[in-house]
Amino acid sequence: MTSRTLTARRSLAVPADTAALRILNTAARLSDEERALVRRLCIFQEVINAGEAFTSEGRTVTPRLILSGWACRQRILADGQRQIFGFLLPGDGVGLGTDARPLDEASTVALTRVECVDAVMLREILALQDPRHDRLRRALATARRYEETCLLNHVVRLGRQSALARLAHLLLELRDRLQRAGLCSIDRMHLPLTQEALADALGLSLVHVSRTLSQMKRNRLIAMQNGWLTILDESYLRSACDYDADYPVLH
Amino acid sequence: MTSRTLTARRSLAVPADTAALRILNTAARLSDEERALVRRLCIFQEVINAGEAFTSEGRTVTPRLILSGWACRQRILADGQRQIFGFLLPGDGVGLGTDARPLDEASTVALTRVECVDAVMLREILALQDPRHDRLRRALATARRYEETCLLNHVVRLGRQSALARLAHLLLELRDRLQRAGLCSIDRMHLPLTQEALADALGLSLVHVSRTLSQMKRNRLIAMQNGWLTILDESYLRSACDYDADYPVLH
DNA sequence: CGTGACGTTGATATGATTCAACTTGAGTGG
DNA sequence: CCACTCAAGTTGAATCATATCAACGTCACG
Repeated sequence: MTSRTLTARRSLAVPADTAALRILNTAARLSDEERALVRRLCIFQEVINAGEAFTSEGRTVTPRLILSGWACRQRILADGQRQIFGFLLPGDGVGLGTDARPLDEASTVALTRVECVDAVMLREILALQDPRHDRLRRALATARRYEETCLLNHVVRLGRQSALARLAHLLLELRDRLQRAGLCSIDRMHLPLTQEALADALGLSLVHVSRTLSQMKRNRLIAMQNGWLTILDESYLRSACDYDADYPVLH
Repeated sequence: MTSRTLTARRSLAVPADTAALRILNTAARLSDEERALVRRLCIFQEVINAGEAFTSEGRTVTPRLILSGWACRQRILADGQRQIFGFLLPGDGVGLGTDARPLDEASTVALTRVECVDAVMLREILALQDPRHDRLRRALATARRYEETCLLNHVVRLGRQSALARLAHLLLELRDRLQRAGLCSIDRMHLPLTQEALADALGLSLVHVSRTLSQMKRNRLIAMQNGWLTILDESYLRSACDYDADYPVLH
Protein backbone atom coordinates (compact mmCIF):
# COMPACT_ATOMS: atom_id res chain seq x y z
CA MET A 1 0.00 0.00 0.00
CA THR A 2 2.51 2.51 1.18
CA SER A 3 5.83 3.05 -0.51
CA ARG A 4 7.57 3.42 2.82
CA THR A 5 10.86 1.60 2.92
CA LEU A 6 12.49 -0.11 5.84
CA THR A 7 16.21 -0.39 5.43
CA ALA A 8 18.60 -2.00 7.86
CA ARG A 9 21.82 -0.30 7.10
CA ARG A 10 24.79 0.31 9.29
CA SER A 11 24.78 3.89 10.47
CA LEU A 12 26.93 5.18 7.69
CA ALA A 13 24.55 8.07 8.31
CA VAL A 14 27.18 9.84 10.32
CA PRO A 15 25.86 13.29 9.36
CA ALA A 16 22.25 12.12 9.50
CA ASP A 17 22.03 11.46 13.22
CA THR A 18 23.94 14.61 14.03
CA ALA A 19 20.93 16.90 13.97
CA ALA A 20 18.98 14.86 16.51
CA LEU A 21 21.95 14.60 18.79
CA ARG A 22 22.69 18.28 18.56
CA ILE A 23 19.19 19.30 19.44
CA LEU A 24 18.98 16.91 22.36
CA ASN A 25 22.40 17.97 23.53
CA THR A 26 21.37 21.59 23.41
CA ALA A 27 18.37 20.79 25.58
CA ALA A 28 20.40 18.91 28.18
CA ARG A 29 24.01 17.89 27.84
CA LEU A 30 24.02 14.16 27.19
CA SER A 31 26.42 11.59 28.53
CA ASP A 32 28.59 9.57 26.15
CA GLU A 33 26.45 6.57 26.92
CA GLU A 34 23.28 8.37 25.96
CA ARG A 35 24.82 9.61 22.74
CA ALA A 36 25.84 6.08 21.90
CA LEU A 37 22.30 4.88 22.61
CA VAL A 38 20.81 7.37 20.17
CA ARG A 39 23.41 6.50 17.54
CA ARG A 40 22.68 2.81 17.90
CA LEU A 41 19.03 3.48 17.16
CA CYS A 42 19.97 4.90 13.81
CA ILE A 43 20.59 1.44 12.45
CA PHE A 44 16.98 1.12 11.44
CA GLN A 45 16.12 3.93 9.13
CA GLU A 46 12.90 4.52 7.30
CA VAL A 47 12.04 6.77 4.42
CA ILE A 48 8.70 8.52 4.11
CA ASN A 49 8.06 10.13 0.76
CA ALA A 50 6.70 13.63 0.31
CA GLY A 51 2.97 13.70 0.81
CA GLU A 52 2.78 10.51 2.84
CA ALA A 53 1.43 10.40 6.37
CA PHE A 54 3.45 9.28 9.38
CA THR A 55 0.65 7.23 10.87
CA SER A 56 0.70 3.51 10.54
CA GLU A 57 -2.74 2.05 9.84
CA GLY A 58 -3.27 1.58 13.59
CA ARG A 59 -4.04 5.29 14.06
CA THR A 60 -1.43 6.13 16.68
CA VAL A 61 1.81 7.63 15.49
CA THR A 62 4.88 5.46 15.59
CA PRO A 63 7.54 7.22 17.65
CA ARG A 64 10.23 8.54 15.36
CA LEU A 65 13.25 10.78 15.17
CA ILE A 66 13.59 12.76 11.97
CA LEU A 67 17.06 12.66 10.43
CA SER A 68 16.43 14.67 7.29
CA GLY A 69 13.51 16.28 5.50
CA TRP A 70 10.55 18.33 6.65
CA ALA A 71 7.08 17.33 7.84
CA CYS A 72 4.09 19.05 9.38
CA ARG A 73 1.17 18.37 11.65
CA GLN A 74 -2.10 19.38 10.13
CA ARG A 75 -5.83 19.04 10.17
CA ILE A 76 -8.03 18.95 7.08
CA LEU A 77 -11.35 20.72 7.62
CA ALA A 78 -14.73 19.64 6.37
CA ASP A 79 -14.62 22.14 3.50
CA GLY A 80 -11.22 20.89 2.38
CA GLN A 81 -9.19 23.72 3.87
CA ARG A 82 -6.01 22.78 5.67
CA GLN A 83 -4.60 24.16 8.90
CA ILE A 84 -0.99 23.39 9.71
CA PHE A 85 -0.20 23.40 13.42
CA GLY A 86 3.55 23.26 13.12
CA PHE A 87 6.53 21.96 11.24
CA LEU A 88 8.84 19.08 12.03
CA LEU A 89 12.49 19.54 11.13
CA PRO A 90 15.51 17.28 11.15
CA GLY A 91 16.35 16.47 14.73
CA ASP A 92 12.76 16.65 15.90
CA GLY A 93 10.96 13.73 17.46
CA VAL A 94 7.37 12.59 16.96
CA GLY A 95 5.25 10.50 19.28
CA LEU A 96 7.92 10.16 21.92
CA GLY A 97 6.58 10.92 25.36
CA THR A 98 4.78 8.37 27.44
CA ASP A 99 1.24 9.56 26.94
CA ALA A 100 -0.44 10.04 23.59
CA ARG A 101 -0.89 13.75 23.02
CA PRO A 102 -3.49 15.27 20.70
CA LEU A 103 -0.78 17.18 18.88
CA ASP A 104 0.91 13.89 18.08
CA GLU A 105 -2.41 12.45 17.00
CA ALA A 106 -3.02 15.29 14.57
CA SER A 107 -2.10 13.82 11.25
CA THR A 108 1.59 14.18 10.56
CA VAL A 109 2.53 14.42 6.92
CA ALA A 110 5.87 14.53 5.14
CA LEU A 111 6.39 17.72 3.13
CA THR A 112 9.57 16.45 1.51
CA ARG A 113 11.23 13.07 1.45
CA VAL A 114 11.87 12.33 5.11
CA GLU A 115 14.50 10.01 6.50
CA CYS A 116 13.76 8.96 10.04
CA VAL A 117 14.43 6.41 12.71
CA ASP A 118 11.93 4.20 14.42
CA ALA A 119 12.03 5.22 18.07
CA VAL A 120 9.72 2.66 19.64
CA MET A 121 12.71 1.10 21.29
CA LEU A 122 13.92 4.46 22.55
CA ARG A 123 10.57 5.15 24.12
CA GLU A 124 10.57 1.78 25.83
CA ILE A 125 14.09 2.19 27.10
CA LEU A 126 13.26 5.59 28.54
CA ALA A 127 10.12 4.26 30.19
CA LEU A 128 12.34 2.03 32.33
CA GLN A 129 13.39 5.14 34.24
CA ASP A 130 17.01 4.06 34.32
CA PRO A 131 18.87 6.97 35.98
CA ARG A 132 21.63 6.61 33.40
CA HIS A 133 19.19 8.07 30.87
CA ASP A 134 18.06 10.95 33.00
CA ARG A 135 19.60 13.61 30.81
CA LEU A 136 18.11 12.11 27.70
CA ARG A 137 14.66 12.08 29.29
CA ARG A 138 15.15 15.65 30.37
CA ALA A 139 16.25 16.61 26.88
CA LEU A 140 13.12 15.12 25.38
CA ALA A 141 10.95 16.85 27.97
CA THR A 142 12.60 20.13 27.07
CA ALA A 143 11.99 19.47 23.39
CA ARG A 144 8.35 18.75 24.14
CA ARG A 145 8.02 21.97 26.10
CA TYR A 146 9.60 23.92 23.28
CA GLU A 147 7.10 22.38 20.92
CA GLU A 148 4.28 23.71 23.05
CA THR A 149 5.92 27.12 23.15
CA CYS A 150 6.00 27.11 19.36
CA LEU A 151 2.32 26.27 19.32
CA LEU A 152 1.60 29.27 21.55
CA ASN A 153 3.71 31.46 19.27
CA HIS A 154 1.68 30.12 16.40
CA VAL A 155 -1.53 31.21 18.11
CA VAL A 156 -0.14 34.69 18.58
CA ARG A 157 0.88 34.91 14.92
CA LEU A 158 -2.57 33.83 13.79
CA GLY A 159 -4.46 35.94 16.26
CA ARG A 160 -2.63 39.20 16.36
CA GLN A 161 -0.09 39.66 13.58
CA SER A 162 -0.17 41.02 10.04
CA ALA A 163 0.77 38.87 7.07
CA LEU A 164 4.28 40.31 6.98
CA ALA A 165 4.80 39.84 10.70
CA ARG A 166 3.48 36.28 10.54
CA LEU A 167 5.93 35.38 7.82
CA ALA A 168 8.85 37.13 9.46
CA HIS A 169 8.13 35.50 12.80
CA LEU A 170 7.79 32.02 11.35
CA LEU A 171 10.92 32.33 9.23
CA LEU A 172 12.98 33.50 12.17
CA GLU A 173 11.63 30.69 14.32
CA LEU A 174 12.49 28.11 11.69
CA ARG A 175 15.93 29.60 11.25
CA ASP A 176 16.58 29.36 14.99
CA ARG A 177 15.41 25.78 15.10
CA LEU A 178 17.58 24.77 12.15
CA GLN A 179 20.52 26.55 13.64
CA ARG A 180 20.08 24.73 16.91
CA ALA A 181 20.23 21.49 14.92
CA GLY A 182 23.40 22.71 13.27
CA LEU A 183 21.72 22.82 9.90
CA CYS A 184 22.07 26.41 8.84
CA SER A 185 24.18 29.46 9.25
CA ILE A 186 22.92 32.66 10.82
CA ASP A 187 21.46 34.13 7.66
CA ARG A 188 21.03 31.36 5.14
CA MET A 189 18.80 28.29 5.27
CA HIS A 190 17.24 25.63 3.11
CA LEU A 191 13.50 26.22 3.05
CA PRO A 192 11.70 23.40 1.25
CA LEU A 193 8.22 24.77 1.96
CA THR A 194 5.81 25.64 -0.81
CA GLN A 195 3.98 28.93 -0.49
CA GLU A 196 0.85 26.86 -0.09
CA ALA A 197 2.25 25.22 3.05
CA LEU A 198 3.21 28.62 4.43
CA ALA A 199 -0.29 29.88 3.68
CA ASP A 200 -1.94 26.93 5.40
CA ALA A 201 0.25 27.39 8.44
CA LEU A 202 -0.19 31.14 8.70
CA GLY A 203 -3.90 31.35 7.97
CA LEU A 204 -3.36 33.31 4.77
CA SER A 205 -4.20 32.74 1.13
CA LEU A 206 -1.55 31.38 -1.16
CA VAL A 207 -1.72 34.50 -3.28
CA HIS A 208 -1.17 36.80 -0.35
CA VAL A 209 1.84 34.81 0.82
CA SER A 210 3.31 35.23 -2.63
CA ARG A 211 2.69 38.96 -2.59
CA THR A 212 4.05 39.41 0.90
CA LEU A 213 7.19 37.42 0.16
CA SER A 214 7.70 39.47 -3.01
CA GLN A 215 7.36 42.60 -0.96
CA MET A 216 9.94 41.33 1.53
CA LYS A 217 12.32 40.60 -1.32
CA ARG A 218 11.68 43.97 -2.93
CA ASN A 219 12.50 45.68 0.35
CA ARG A 220 15.67 43.63 0.73
CA LEU A 221 14.53 41.95 3.93
CA ILE A 222 15.08 38.49 2.53
CA ALA A 223 16.26 36.81 -0.66
CA MET A 224 15.19 33.48 -2.07
CA GLN A 225 16.61 31.28 -4.76
CA ASN A 226 15.63 27.70 -5.53
CA GLY A 227 14.64 26.67 -2.05
CA TRP A 228 17.25 28.69 -0.19
CA LEU A 229 16.35 31.62 1.99
CA THR A 230 18.75 34.39 2.92
CA ILE A 231 17.86 36.72 5.74
CA LEU A 232 19.14 40.12 4.69
CA ASP A 233 17.84 42.43 7.39
CA GLU A 234 17.34 40.44 10.55
CA SER A 235 17.06 43.37 12.91
CA TYR A 236 14.29 44.91 10.85
CA LEU A 237 12.48 41.59 10.62
CA ARG A 238 12.78 41.05 14.35
CA SER A 239 11.29 44.38 15.20
CA ALA A 240 8.58 44.01 12.58
CA CYS A 241 7.27 40.86 14.22
CA ASP A 242 8.30 41.36 17.82
CA TYR A 243 10.39 38.20 17.64
CA ASP A 244 11.76 36.83 20.84
CA ALA A 245 13.80 33.63 20.76
CA ASP A 246 12.44 31.74 23.70
CA TYR A 247 14.11 28.39 23.80
CA PRO A 248 13.51 26.84 27.19
CA VAL A 249 16.32 27.42 29.66
CA LEU A 250 18.59 24.46 30.21
CA HIS A 251 18.35 22.90 33.60
CA MET B 1 0.30 43.39 48.03
CA THR B 2 -2.33 41.09 46.64
CA SER B 3 -5.87 40.98 47.92
CA ARG B 4 -5.92 37.20 47.67
CA THR B 5 -7.59 35.60 50.63
CA LEU B 6 -6.77 32.31 52.26
CA THR B 7 -9.70 30.91 54.17
CA ALA B 8 -9.73 27.69 56.09
CA ARG B 9 -13.35 26.76 56.15
CA ARG B 10 -14.98 23.40 56.41
CA SER B 11 -16.16 22.28 53.05
CA LEU B 12 -19.60 23.68 53.36
CA ALA B 13 -18.84 24.21 49.68
CA VAL B 14 -20.85 21.16 48.80
CA PRO B 15 -21.86 22.57 45.41
CA ALA B 16 -18.50 24.20 44.86
CA ASP B 17 -16.41 21.06 44.61
CA THR B 18 -19.02 19.36 42.46
CA ALA B 19 -17.80 20.79 39.16
CA ALA B 20 -14.26 19.55 39.60
CA LEU B 21 -15.45 16.12 40.66
CA ARG B 22 -17.86 15.88 37.77
CA ILE B 23 -15.27 16.74 35.18
CA LEU B 24 -12.74 14.33 36.60
CA ASN B 25 -15.36 11.66 36.91
CA THR B 26 -16.34 12.15 33.29
CA ALA B 27 -12.73 11.70 32.27
CA ALA B 28 -12.29 8.49 34.27
CA ARG B 29 -14.74 7.09 36.77
CA LEU B 30 -13.26 7.77 40.20
CA SER B 31 -13.31 5.51 43.21
CA ASP B 32 -15.04 6.62 46.42
CA GLU B 33 -11.64 7.02 47.99
CA GLU B 34 -10.47 9.33 45.22
CA ARG B 35 -13.62 11.41 45.45
CA ALA B 36 -13.08 11.74 49.16
CA LEU B 37 -9.48 12.82 48.56
CA VAL B 38 -10.56 15.61 46.25
CA ARG B 39 -13.27 16.72 48.66
CA ARG B 40 -10.84 16.83 51.52
CA LEU B 41 -8.63 19.19 49.53
CA CYS B 42 -11.46 21.67 49.36
CA ILE B 43 -10.88 22.65 52.97
CA PHE B 44 -8.38 25.27 51.91
CA GLN B 45 -10.01 27.64 49.53
CA GLU B 46 -8.60 30.74 47.99
CA VAL B 47 -10.23 33.64 46.25
CA ILE B 48 -8.64 35.46 43.34
CA ASN B 49 -10.34 38.66 42.32
CA ALA B 50 -11.14 39.62 38.77
CA GLY B 51 -8.08 40.95 37.00
CA GLU B 52 -5.57 39.34 39.32
CA ALA B 53 -2.96 36.86 38.11
CA PHE B 54 -2.71 33.29 39.32
CA THR B 55 1.04 33.35 39.64
CA SER B 56 2.61 33.71 43.01
CA GLU B 57 5.64 35.98 43.01
CA GLY B 58 7.87 32.96 42.38
CA ARG B 59 6.98 32.86 38.70
CA THR B 60 5.65 29.27 38.48
CA VAL B 61 1.94 28.75 38.82
CA THR B 62 0.66 27.26 42.03
CA PRO B 63 -1.34 24.13 41.19
CA ARG B 64 -5.02 24.83 41.64
CA LEU B 65 -8.49 23.52 41.02
CA ILE B 66 -11.06 26.13 40.09
CA LEU B 67 -14.33 25.83 41.97
CA SER B 68 -16.13 28.84 40.57
CA GLY B 69 -15.43 31.75 38.27
CA TRP B 70 -13.62 32.11 34.96
CA ALA B 71 -9.98 32.74 34.12
CA CYS B 72 -7.84 32.77 31.00
CA ARG B 73 -4.30 32.17 29.89
CA GLN B 74 -2.91 35.03 27.91
CA ARG B 75 0.12 36.80 26.60
CA ILE B 76 0.54 40.55 26.37
CA LEU B 77 2.47 41.59 23.28
CA ALA B 78 5.05 44.33 23.02
CA ASP B 79 2.55 46.74 21.46
CA GLY B 80 0.05 46.14 24.24
CA GLN B 81 -2.21 43.80 22.32
CA ARG B 82 -3.45 40.74 24.15
CA GLN B 83 -3.79 37.20 22.89
CA ILE B 84 -5.87 34.79 24.94
CA PHE B 85 -4.88 31.15 24.51
CA GLY B 86 -7.82 29.64 26.30
CA PHE B 87 -10.31 29.91 29.12
CA LEU B 88 -10.37 28.17 32.47
CA LEU B 89 -13.78 27.23 33.82
CA PRO B 90 -15.02 25.83 37.11
CA GLY B 91 -13.76 22.29 37.43
CA ASP B 92 -10.59 22.95 35.49
CA GLY B 93 -7.15 22.51 36.97
CA VAL B 94 -4.06 24.67 36.54
CA GLY B 95 -0.45 23.69 36.99
CA LEU B 96 -1.21 20.12 37.90
CA GLY B 97 0.90 17.70 35.91
CA THR B 98 4.38 16.78 36.97
CA ASP B 99 6.34 18.87 34.50
CA ALA B 100 5.99 22.60 34.06
CA ARG B 101 4.33 23.24 30.72
CA PRO B 102 4.62 26.48 28.76
CA LEU B 103 0.84 26.75 28.62
CA ASP B 104 0.78 26.72 32.39
CA GLU B 105 3.54 29.30 32.46
CA ALA B 106 1.63 31.65 30.19
CA SER B 107 0.20 34.19 32.57
CA THR B 108 -3.09 33.03 33.98
CA VAL B 109 -5.49 35.77 34.93
CA ALA B 110 -8.87 35.75 36.61
CA LEU B 111 -11.64 37.21 34.46
CA THR B 112 -14.17 37.14 37.27
CA ARG B 113 -13.88 36.48 40.96
CA VAL B 114 -12.46 32.97 41.12
CA GLU B 115 -12.78 30.57 44.02
CA CYS B 116 -10.21 27.84 43.91
CA VAL B 117 -8.38 25.22 45.88
CA ASP B 118 -4.68 24.96 46.40
CA ALA B 119 -3.68 21.66 44.81
CA VAL B 120 -0.02 21.44 45.74
CA MET B 121 -0.88 18.61 48.06
CA LEU B 122 -2.87 16.85 45.37
CA ARG B 123 0.05 17.02 43.01
CA GLU B 124 2.37 15.62 45.62
CA ILE B 125 0.02 12.81 46.50
CA LEU B 126 -0.35 11.85 42.87
CA ALA B 127 3.42 11.91 42.33
CA LEU B 128 3.67 9.03 44.82
CA GLN B 129 2.22 6.79 42.12
CA ASP B 130 -0.04 5.03 44.62
CA PRO B 131 -2.14 2.61 42.51
CA ARG B 132 -5.21 3.59 44.53
CA HIS B 133 -5.09 6.94 42.76
CA ASP B 134 -4.69 5.52 39.28
CA ARG B 135 -8.05 6.67 38.04
CA LEU B 136 -7.53 10.15 39.37
CA ARG B 137 -4.19 10.38 37.60
CA ARG B 138 -5.78 9.13 34.44
CA ALA B 139 -8.57 11.64 34.79
CA LEU B 140 -6.09 14.48 35.07
CA ALA B 141 -4.14 13.20 32.07
CA THR B 142 -7.35 13.13 30.07
CA ALA B 143 -8.14 16.66 31.15
CA ARG B 144 -4.68 17.74 30.07
CA ARG B 145 -5.11 16.11 26.70
CA TYR B 146 -8.45 17.79 26.25
CA GLU B 147 -6.81 21.09 27.02
CA GLU B 148 -4.35 20.52 24.19
CA THR B 149 -7.19 19.56 21.87
CA CYS B 150 -8.88 22.86 22.71
CA LEU B 151 -5.67 24.67 21.87
CA LEU B 152 -5.58 22.98 18.46
CA ASN B 153 -9.21 23.92 17.91
CA HIS B 154 -8.25 27.45 18.80
CA VAL B 155 -5.56 27.44 16.12
CA VAL B 156 -8.09 26.26 13.56
CA ARG B 157 -10.53 28.98 14.56
CA LEU B 158 -7.87 31.67 14.25
CA GLY B 159 -6.36 30.34 11.08
CA ARG B 160 -9.27 29.28 8.98
CA GLN B 161 -12.63 30.51 10.24
CA SER B 162 -14.73 33.63 9.73
CA ALA B 163 -15.69 35.87 12.62
CA LEU B 164 -19.10 34.24 12.90
CA ALA B 165 -17.69 30.73 12.77
CA ARG B 166 -15.05 31.59 15.36
CA LEU B 167 -17.67 32.85 17.77
CA ALA B 168 -20.05 29.97 17.15
CA HIS B 169 -17.29 27.42 17.59
CA LEU B 170 -16.00 28.95 20.79
CA LEU B 171 -19.45 29.33 22.31
CA LEU B 172 -20.35 25.72 21.55
CA GLU B 173 -17.06 24.55 23.00
CA LEU B 174 -17.61 26.54 26.18
CA ARG B 175 -21.16 25.23 26.45
CA ASP B 176 -19.93 21.65 26.15
CA ARG B 177 -17.29 22.19 28.79
CA LEU B 178 -19.73 23.79 31.21
CA GLN B 179 -22.22 21.03 30.61
CA ARG B 180 -19.61 18.41 31.34
CA ALA B 181 -19.04 20.17 34.66
CA GLY B 182 -22.75 20.09 35.30
CA LEU B 183 -22.95 23.86 35.18
CA CYS B 184 -25.37 24.54 32.37
CA SER B 185 -28.28 23.10 30.52
CA ILE B 186 -28.15 22.21 26.85
CA ASP B 187 -29.05 25.66 25.57
CA ARG B 188 -28.50 28.14 28.36
CA MET B 189 -25.28 29.17 30.06
CA HIS B 190 -23.73 31.87 32.16
CA LEU B 191 -21.17 33.70 30.06
CA PRO B 192 -19.21 36.20 32.13
CA LEU B 193 -16.88 37.20 29.29
CA THR B 194 -16.63 40.75 28.06
CA GLN B 195 -16.65 41.27 24.31
CA GLU B 196 -13.09 42.44 24.70
CA ALA B 197 -12.06 39.05 26.09
CA LEU B 198 -13.83 37.31 23.23
CA ALA B 199 -12.05 39.58 20.77
CA ASP B 200 -8.66 38.93 22.31
CA ALA B 201 -9.24 35.21 22.22
CA LEU B 202 -10.57 35.09 18.68
CA GLY B 203 -8.16 37.49 17.04
CA LEU B 204 -10.87 40.02 16.21
CA SER B 205 -11.50 43.63 17.09
CA LEU B 206 -13.85 44.41 19.93
CA VAL B 207 -16.12 46.28 17.54
CA HIS B 208 -16.39 43.39 15.16
CA VAL B 209 -17.26 40.98 17.95
CA SER B 210 -20.06 43.30 18.95
CA ARG B 211 -21.34 43.46 15.39
CA THR B 212 -21.11 39.73 14.85
CA LEU B 213 -22.89 38.95 18.10
CA SER B 214 -25.61 41.44 17.17
CA GLN B 215 -25.97 39.70 13.84
CA MET B 216 -26.27 36.33 15.56
CA LYS B 217 -28.97 37.72 17.81
CA ARG B 218 -30.78 39.35 14.89
CA ASN B 219 -30.81 36.03 13.06
CA ARG B 220 -32.12 34.23 16.16
CA LEU B 221 -29.07 32.01 16.49
CA ILE B 222 -28.44 33.07 20.05
CA ALA B 223 -29.91 35.37 22.68
CA MET B 224 -28.11 37.20 25.45
CA GLN B 225 -29.30 38.96 28.54
CA ASN B 226 -27.19 40.20 31.43
CA GLY B 227 -24.44 37.63 31.17
CA TRP B 228 -26.61 34.69 30.16
CA LEU B 229 -26.38 33.14 26.75
CA THR B 230 -29.14 31.10 25.16
CA ILE B 231 -28.35 28.98 22.14
CA LEU B 232 -31.41 29.21 19.92
CA ASP B 233 -30.35 27.38 16.78
CA GLU B 234 -27.67 24.90 17.67
CA SER B 235 -27.85 22.87 14.49
CA TYR B 236 -27.32 25.96 12.36
CA LEU B 237 -24.44 27.12 14.55
CA ARG B 238 -22.85 23.70 14.39
CA SER B 239 -22.92 23.58 10.64
CA ALA B 240 -21.77 27.18 10.34
CA CYS B 241 -18.56 26.44 12.20
CA ASP B 242 -18.04 22.75 11.48
CA TYR B 243 -18.23 22.02 15.19
CA ASP B 244 -17.29 18.59 16.33
CA ALA B 245 -17.37 17.76 20.04
CA ASP B 246 -14.17 15.88 20.50
CA TYR B 247 -13.81 15.10 24.14
CA PRO B 248 -11.20 12.40 24.57
CA VAL B 249 -12.61 8.92 24.75
CA LEU B 250 -12.77 7.42 28.23
CA HIS B 251 -10.46 4.53 28.81
C1' DC C 1 -25.00 63.73 39.60
C1' DG C 2 -20.87 62.57 37.63
C1' DT C 3 -17.75 58.93 36.23
C1' DG C 4 -16.14 54.80 34.18
C1' DA C 5 -16.79 50.19 32.15
C1' DC C 6 -19.15 48.04 28.67
C1' DG C 7 -21.68 47.78 24.60
C1' DT C 8 -23.73 49.64 20.07
C1' DT C 9 -23.71 51.83 15.68
C1' DG C 10 -22.25 54.50 11.41
C1' DA C 11 -18.73 56.05 8.22
C1' DT C 12 -14.60 55.10 6.26
C1' DA C 13 -10.15 52.79 5.47
C1' DT C 14 -7.38 48.82 4.56
C1' DG C 15 -5.57 44.35 4.43
C1' DA C 16 -6.54 40.10 2.57
C1' DT C 17 -9.26 37.13 -0.56
C1' DT C 18 -10.84 35.65 -4.93
C1' DC C 19 -10.66 35.00 -9.73
C1' DA C 20 -8.13 34.74 -13.60
C1' DA C 21 -4.38 35.14 -16.68
C1' DC C 22 0.34 34.41 -17.28
C1' DT C 23 5.37 32.78 -16.25
C1' DT C 24 8.85 29.63 -15.13
C1' DG C 25 11.19 25.37 -14.56
C1' DA C 26 11.39 20.38 -14.17
C1' DG C 27 9.99 16.11 -15.95
C1' DT C 28 8.17 13.11 -19.61
C1' DG C 29 7.50 10.94 -23.82
C1' DG C 30 7.56 11.18 -28.79
C1' DC D 1 15.70 17.70 -29.36
C1' DC D 2 11.17 19.36 -29.14
C1' DA D 3 6.46 19.55 -27.58
C1' DC D 4 3.68 18.80 -23.77
C1' DT D 5 2.23 18.79 -19.11
C1' DC D 6 2.19 19.84 -14.38
C1' DA D 7 3.41 22.05 -10.10
C1' DA D 8 4.81 26.24 -8.28
C1' DG D 9 4.93 30.97 -8.34
C1' DT D 10 3.62 35.83 -10.00
C1' DT D 11 0.65 39.64 -11.00
C1' DG D 12 -3.59 42.71 -11.78
C1' DA D 13 -8.37 43.93 -10.88
C1' DA D 14 -12.43 43.53 -8.30
C1' DT D 15 -14.47 42.41 -4.07
C1' DC D 16 -15.08 41.34 0.70
C1' DA D 17 -14.22 40.97 5.59
C1' DT D 18 -12.55 43.11 9.18
C1' DA D 19 -10.23 47.13 11.38
C1' DT D 20 -10.27 51.82 12.82
C1' DC D 21 -12.16 56.06 14.35
C1' DA D 22 -15.59 58.34 16.57
C1' DA D 23 -19.94 59.27 18.63
C1' DC D 24 -23.39 57.78 21.50
C1' DG D 25 -26.28 54.74 24.92
C1' DT D 26 -26.75 52.30 29.19
C1' DC D 27 -26.02 50.85 33.57
C1' DA D 28 -23.82 50.45 38.15
C1' DC D 29 -21.65 52.89 41.64
C1' DG D 30 -19.65 56.30 44.75
